Amino acid sequence: MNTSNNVLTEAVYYILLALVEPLHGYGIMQQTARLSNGRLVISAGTLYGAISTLLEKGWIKQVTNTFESRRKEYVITPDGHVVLMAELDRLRELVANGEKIL
Amino acid sequence: MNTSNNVLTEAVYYILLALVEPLHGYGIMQQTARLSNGRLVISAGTLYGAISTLLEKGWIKQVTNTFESRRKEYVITPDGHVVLMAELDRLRELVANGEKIL
DNA sequence: TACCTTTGTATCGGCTACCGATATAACGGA
DNA sequence: TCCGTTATATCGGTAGCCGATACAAAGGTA
Repeated sequence: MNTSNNVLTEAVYYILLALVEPLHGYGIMQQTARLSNGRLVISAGTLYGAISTLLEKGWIKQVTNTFESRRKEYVITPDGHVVLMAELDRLRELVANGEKIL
Repeated sequence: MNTSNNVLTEAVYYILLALVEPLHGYGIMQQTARLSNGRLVISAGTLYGAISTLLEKGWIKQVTNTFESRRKEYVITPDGHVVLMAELDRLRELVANGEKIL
């Protein structure tokens, strides 16, 4: 499963976070930009590369959309959720250590 | 100066954090491992590569140590401090968004 | 109708960074 | 004498991000 011992990149973190609810690629880009107040705009190269990696790892899965459309929807898996929670813990550790020292 | 618009890697973040007080390379490794409760052990390749990059960027500088020794001590610069504070803000944003959604 | 912007997915090459392995060597203790 | 720790440094492999590029459908406007 390879859940622990993993540091997520910022892009992957936001992609997983966006996929807590089913969403398609382009929607992930917009959701990420919105959440980060426009700071992080995931490029297409990053996004679709990350999506295929995440599918291989089984952290997200494709949702079979009822209405045929250009869109491909994805959603986070239970494994992906575990990874995401572990990442949040890691980020909390970084913030705590930063606040302790600075 | 290239302070903003920068995402620090975990290794670089801990290196800068450790260099709030003067410290040498090997000491940074130990300090990082201690702060992260043994989770993050920066490898030698990462450490010395990052140190030379940080020197080039002017985010850290070498401290002229009084007593000749094998050790080379470094310390964070004002520029490095600005970068570090910006990174802490970014991490806080990630945690806040994670907690909002999860 | 014709044009433009937005939506939407996808690939490729270049660059950066982490890591493990490897090398070298001084120091201190058993 | 031997060995583990301290200490710095380089190299090759791998992974990920990004900008550029490509293609195309949908919607709005002149």
